[in-house]
Amino acid sequence: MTQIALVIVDVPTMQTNTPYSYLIPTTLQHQLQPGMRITVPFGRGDRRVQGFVWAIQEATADTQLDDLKTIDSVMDLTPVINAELMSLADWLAQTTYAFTITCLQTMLPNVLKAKYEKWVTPLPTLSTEKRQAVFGNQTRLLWDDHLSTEQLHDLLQLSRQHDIEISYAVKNQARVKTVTMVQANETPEALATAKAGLRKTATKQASLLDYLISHDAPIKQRDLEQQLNVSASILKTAEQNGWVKRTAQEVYRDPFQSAVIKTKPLTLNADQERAVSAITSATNQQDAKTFLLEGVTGSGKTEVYLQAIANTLEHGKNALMLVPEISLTPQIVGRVRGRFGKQVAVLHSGLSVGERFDEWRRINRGEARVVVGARSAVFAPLNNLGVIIVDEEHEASYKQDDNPRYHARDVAIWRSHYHSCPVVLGSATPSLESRARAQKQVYQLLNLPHRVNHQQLPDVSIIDMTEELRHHKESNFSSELLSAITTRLNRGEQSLLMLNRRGYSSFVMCRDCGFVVPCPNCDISLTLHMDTKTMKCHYCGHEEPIPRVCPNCRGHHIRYYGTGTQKVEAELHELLPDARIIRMDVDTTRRKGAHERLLKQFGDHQADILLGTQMIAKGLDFPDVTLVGVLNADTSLGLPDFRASERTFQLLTQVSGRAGRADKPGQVFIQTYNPDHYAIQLAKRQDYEQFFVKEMRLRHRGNYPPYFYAVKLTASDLDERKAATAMISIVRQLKATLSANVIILGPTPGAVARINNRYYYQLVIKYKHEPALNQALFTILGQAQKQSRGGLQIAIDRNPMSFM
DNA sequence: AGCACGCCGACT
DNA sequence: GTCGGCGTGCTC
Repeated sequence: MTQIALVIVDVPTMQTNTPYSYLIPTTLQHQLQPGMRITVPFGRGDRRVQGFVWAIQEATADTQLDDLKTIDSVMDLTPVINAELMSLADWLAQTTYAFTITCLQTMLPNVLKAKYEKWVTPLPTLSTEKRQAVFGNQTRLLWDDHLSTEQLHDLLQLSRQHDIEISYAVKNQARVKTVTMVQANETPEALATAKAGLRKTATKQASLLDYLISHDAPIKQRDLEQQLNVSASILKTAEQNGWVKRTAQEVYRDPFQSAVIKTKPLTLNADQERAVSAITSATNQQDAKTFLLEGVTGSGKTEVYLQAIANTLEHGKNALMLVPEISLTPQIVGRVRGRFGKQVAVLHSGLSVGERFDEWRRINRGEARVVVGARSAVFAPLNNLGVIIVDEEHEASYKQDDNPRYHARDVAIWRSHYHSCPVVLGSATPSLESRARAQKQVYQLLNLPHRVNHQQLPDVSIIDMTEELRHHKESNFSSELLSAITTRLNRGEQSLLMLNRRGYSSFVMCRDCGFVVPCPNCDISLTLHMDTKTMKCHYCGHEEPIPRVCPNCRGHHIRYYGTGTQKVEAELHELLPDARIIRMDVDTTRRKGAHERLLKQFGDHQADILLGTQMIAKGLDFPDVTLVGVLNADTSLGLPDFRASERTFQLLTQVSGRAGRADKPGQVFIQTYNPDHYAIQLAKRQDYEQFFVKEMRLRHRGNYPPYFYAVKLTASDLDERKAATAMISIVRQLKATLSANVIILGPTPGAVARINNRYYYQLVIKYKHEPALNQALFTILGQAQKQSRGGLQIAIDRNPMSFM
């Protein structure tokens, strides 16, 4: 019986987005399983590419065996993709218009993605002189970017003359960390004899032999060296003498720096009780229900999650908990680990690639039963799931913004159906989509309307900055907010100040002619960075010095505009010289662990004020924070996007919840130029339900989600006309295929029309029911593939987070 | 993506 | 007459 493997190859194109058949060599007959990574020869040159075994079949009578190539090698001892993830990859590819191989790669830790190396080897026909010139004394040459144009030219010529061979190698990047273990390799008697034969001065060897005679269990070489105060060379000699055996033992890299304190379940209030029992009964009845847990800030959602997870574990099942990247603070992870200890694995971007790989392997081997992680953790290879939790389900970061453009919430729901287990979507301010589904009974709504311990909601005041501007000079701080901060300083309490930077940045403008320094590669102005004293582009990373003289009119009146955290910090220093301030933004948190360190400093009262961007709004819990100030509530309101109000409401509600969580009452000040806007007024009252009603009415009127579905198409090209014409012809094509009920917005130039010298055009398709759309989009993708030689790229984003 | 094939212009 | 440009089709 000849076996055939169906293989998904690592060639991300439309035409190769299908399994290829390969013969399985006899040496691999009993070893190969679906889900393993392999290398296969592919294409005319038989270059080696990585592939995933998709299925193994018996050859049938009409299989053209002669046309098949043979698998080259296996890269894994056990499958890295199980049956569930395979069908999930299929579904993802279908719903996000991505290639199956791209989906597989996003589901796995990065180290499992192949790296390719191109090697040049001489063939016998190559003359000795040329061989010396090209290779020197090397037997082969690595083909990389370091080759000069002349070398490249020579190599291509030699290749054409068949004097050299160019081959590809797949490099497995996955490295398992090991420690060296040492163990006695002979009987105590034999070792005693060896000891007797030593010279009198060989004290180190004698002490080693003494140890070996009395201990036969393996010990870490490092520990043994320390314990006996011997060097590695002594052990090496001992190994050569046959006294000891050294073996490499696999270990996990431990991403947890600190030990945790074991915690006990808290007593639930009636609302929490109801929520927990609804979830646990779904788990126990294997009901793939979606719950929407709507609870005001401080209502104890996390405790509900933890007890739902505890129930799952008691029933022998496993649990997955998703948290937005930004709130994956030690606080949250600590709470989960505090309850479930070593069974918890964590997956987030703060881990090194090695740590991430090891956490993933612990999960894949069934050694971790609870996974806490950010977006991509939704693919954690947990078996037998009993509950899936998506905390802060409204967070935009759950949507990936490159291929595959999936939403972790959708994947979580898919997996819940696969495992017949419930999903809990939790939020104080649910997305309109989810809340609307709860309204239609698609999801079951669970409400936590009360804060635990009967804490009051903070007292929120709205400060009209237009008024403020009339009376005072231009400042980021109203007199009310400033005096409130001063009061906290005097009382030894802490303040949280948030600068809403969405859609906002500081720039440099010439006062004489209005010139703003643009990025040479993108159609956007450069952002000022005072820490490096440079101008940077947020899109392509271009960096240049701050001009002294206006490049346009040679004038000297260059001024800074806009508000950045650095500028606010400087102003705050001036107004309150004694206040100790910690600034948290992308610049101060870029380095690994910086985020945690700053939060810890603030928690330890090393500062009075935490000043930051959105990242301070989520999931922080500092008992001595009694004041929250939002410096500019409107910047996110002004964005030309249908979700602008929703985002603003969510952000304000969330940040307000940070005030006064313990026994001390909290106060919140929201500075705005739109004091009457409903998003701001309702955030003041923390009235989500009213906001939902109001916003739904507006969405209905504007034919926006959740009343309509949306797909966003983006075309980009180095040539602006090509991007535009491609879009125009796509619109024509869509109008011809789709029903008259669809609404097509655009094409319009992208919000930033040019990024990295590529021009962007986009269009949004809004529809309610459009059976022909899916096929039409795949057709468009197929056509785009043909044009991609010219540099045209088409991106399809289903259910986009924004229309911008 | 990468490679071969094939059809056109500019060189020894 | 050939070398080499890149447009096109195909990869088990």
